[in-house]
Amino acid sequence: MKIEIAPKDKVFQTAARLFYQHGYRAIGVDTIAAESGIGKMTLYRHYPSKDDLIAAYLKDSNEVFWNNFEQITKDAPTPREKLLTFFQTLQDYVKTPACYGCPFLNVATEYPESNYPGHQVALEHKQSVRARFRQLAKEAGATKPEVLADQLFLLMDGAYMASRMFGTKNPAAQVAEAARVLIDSALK
Amino acid sequence: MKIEIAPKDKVFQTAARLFYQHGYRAIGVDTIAAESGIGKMTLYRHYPSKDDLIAAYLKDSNEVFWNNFEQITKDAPTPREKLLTFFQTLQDYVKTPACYGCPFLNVATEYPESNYPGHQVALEHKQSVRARFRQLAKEAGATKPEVLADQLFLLMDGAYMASRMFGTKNPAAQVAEAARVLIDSALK
DNA sequence: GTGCTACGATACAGACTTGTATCGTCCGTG
DNA sequence: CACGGACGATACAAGTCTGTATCGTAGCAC
Repeated sequence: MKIEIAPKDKVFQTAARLFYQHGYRAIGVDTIAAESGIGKMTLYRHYPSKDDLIAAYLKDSNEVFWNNFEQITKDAPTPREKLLTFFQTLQDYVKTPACYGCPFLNVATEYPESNYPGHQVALEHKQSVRARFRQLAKEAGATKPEVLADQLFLLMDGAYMASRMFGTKNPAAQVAEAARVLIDSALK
Repeated sequence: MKIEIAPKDKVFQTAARLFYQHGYRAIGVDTIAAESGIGKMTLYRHYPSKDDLIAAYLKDSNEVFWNNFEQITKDAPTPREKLLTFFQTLQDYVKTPACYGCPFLNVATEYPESNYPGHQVALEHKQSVRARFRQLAKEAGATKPEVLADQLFLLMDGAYMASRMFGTKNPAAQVAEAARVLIDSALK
């Protein structure tokens, strides 16, 4: 009883992997179709255009991010520890060979025009993260929650980019400790 | 007595502006030639390929970065203040509409293959910055200079990416203060 | 003047891109 | 069995990409 993967899902998974690893512009629909073993017409039947496929990948990445976020932080007793746990998990992830940076930063770099649909999805995602950081910073009792939140936000994206640029041996090994210093400085 | 700009320089300046603003893959040589008002053959006479032009832009960006770095930090009396001054200047810059992120992070995102020539130039640049941060952190008396250096490094790249993603109103307005907190925490 | 070189303009080759059109096939449902 | 929809394979259209080839010209050295 083997598990059948629907063609639409095969296309999606292959596209996700290739987009994330090699970039959006570097990967063409022919490559996605060939690599996934799915006909090109089947791809276009499920995703009317390449941009739709990119947008679908970004929306899925957004959901995955938040599922992980809530999963990871749900056992932390305090807002401060929720933040610390997130950054420790981030640090572990960016040292992994499976990490190729951040899908949203990548799309913003490759499609910098703010009217590009993917850029909009990325922007909304990042604003949500920023808002969540602000909320946790406020709950933790930071004197200036928005300041702490943005400081942590910079650290997070710096860690993602360090992974994309350097690979597994990158400066992001210090991101958790840096986050702790900034948090404790803002709470004291 | 008007100043004549050599065709090679015209091509370079136009390419630099377009690459930085719109991305390397998004801009073609035809666009560069047309926008600079220079013939396509003249472009190829000075730069044998588009990749050579990209590499030339990155090497120039590296020189510009270090010229600015030394210029900015030369009047700061202590290593600590050199770092603080750099991050204050960075913060001012990323709030400017002339900022479209970091040319080196951008090229690493668009050409993630480590054997791509431009990626190598970018990597060497970032390693140099990392080393300079380490040197200054050591001179400043940090207990773990490499840790502080990498923390600051993440902040810097986070600020660049914030600018590319959000435009002028971005979270990088907190980068100087975050750097100060990390520095003072590492020195005390 | 006489070349020589750099330049601009344009056409072109070949590869690659997104998206469409067509055909045969397989598989589940009635 | 018959039919209908999803699928794979392939060819194709139209545009774009990098890089080359060609031609005419303008300026400069000798």
